Amino acid sequence: MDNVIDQSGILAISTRLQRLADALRKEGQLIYQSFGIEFEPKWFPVVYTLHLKTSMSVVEIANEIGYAHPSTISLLKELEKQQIIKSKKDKTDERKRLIVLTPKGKALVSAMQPVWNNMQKALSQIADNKNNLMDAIIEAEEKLKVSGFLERSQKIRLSGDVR
Amino acid sequence: MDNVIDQSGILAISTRLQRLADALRKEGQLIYQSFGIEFEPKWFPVVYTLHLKTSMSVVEIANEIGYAHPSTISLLKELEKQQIIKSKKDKTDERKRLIVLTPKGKALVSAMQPVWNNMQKALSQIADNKNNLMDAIIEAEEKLKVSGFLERSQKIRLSGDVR
DNA sequence: TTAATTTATGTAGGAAACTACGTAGTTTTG
DNA sequence: CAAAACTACGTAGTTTCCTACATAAATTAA
Repeated sequence: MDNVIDQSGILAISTRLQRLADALRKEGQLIYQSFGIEFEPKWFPVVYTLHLKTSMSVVEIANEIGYAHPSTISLLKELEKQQIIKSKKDKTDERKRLIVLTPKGKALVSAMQPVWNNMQKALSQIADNKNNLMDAIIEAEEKLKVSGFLERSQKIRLSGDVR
Repeated sequence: MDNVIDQSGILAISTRLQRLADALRKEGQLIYQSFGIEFEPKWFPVVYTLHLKTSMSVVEIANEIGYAHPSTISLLKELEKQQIIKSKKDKTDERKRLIVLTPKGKALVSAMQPVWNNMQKALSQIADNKNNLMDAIIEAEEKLKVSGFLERSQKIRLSGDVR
C-alpha cells in the first residue's frame, strides 16, 4: 500500500491483474531458459491441451483454452515453425485442420514435466496465502458467469443507490 | 473446471489473470458508456493519481501507477488530446514536465465519483468470495517482492527436488 | 436441390502494455 | 570545473492478446 494505485483499491483491479500476469509470464520465460528448454509461456495452453486431447481442430483448441481463434492460429503458426505441432486436413470435413503434437512436441512435453512440476511448486508458494489467488480467480469468474460487471453495475444503479 | 486449461491449474495462472483483467476492462468501458461518460478504464490510474497528488512529473506518475514510463507518456498524450490534463516545464529542472488536471479534467473527476462508487460496489460483489481476489493479488505481489518466481523455482530445484 | 444459414479457418489491423535505445539536462566526482 | 554518471523524457518497435471482416465448406430449410 505504498502508492496511489494500491490505495485506489479495487477500481484498479484490472491493472493489477494484468501487471501480475505480465510479471509471472516474464519470469516463466526465464525459468524455461534456466532449465535450458526452448519454450514460451504463451505456448503452454495449446501444448498442454494437445498433450491431453491428442488431436483437435483450430476452433476446438481456441474454445478449450479460452482464446479467440485468430490468437490460436498465430500460436499454432509459431508452434508449427518450431515443429512442435503439425496439422492435416480432416478427411470428413474439408474445412477443418486437425492439429497434433509432433514427435518433437511429445518429447518436449516429456522434457518439460520436471519444469512444470517445479513451476507448480513455486507458483503455489506465491499464490497460496490467506486468500488463494487461483481460487479467488475461479470464484470471481464464476460470479461473472452468473452476472457480468456491467449487469451488476446496472442492477446496483437501479436499486436506487445514487450515493 | 470444464476445460483443459482450468484443469491444468496454476500453471496457466498468468493466462487466467490476463483473461480476467481483459474482461473487467472491457466491461468497465461499457459501464462508463452507460453513464454517458467519455472515459477509458486505462486512463484511471493516471487520472486518479493526478486527482490526489495535483502535480507530478512523467516519471513520478509512471512510478506511482507502476507502469513503464513510455506507457505513461502515451496515456498522457491521449489525455492531453482529450484536454483532461495539461503540462508545463518545470522551472527548476528543465528536463521535467509537470502534469496537472485541467478544469475539464477536474470536472470529469467530479462527474465520475458516482460511477466509481457504483463500480466499486459491483467489483466488490465480484471479487469478494471465500477468497478475496484483491487481497489475493496483494498477498501474491508481496510474496513476489520477497522472492520472485524464478528465484523460488531455483531454490526449489536446489533443494534436491528432482521429482 | 438450390438457397440460406452456419461453421471453420484465415487475414488485417487494433489495443494496452512492454523493452531498447537516444538525447538532453542535472548532479557527482576526480 | 570539466568529465563521467545519472535522470527525465521521448521515439521506435515488440508482445500478446483482441475484433472485424472475408471466404469456403457443410448443414438446414424451402
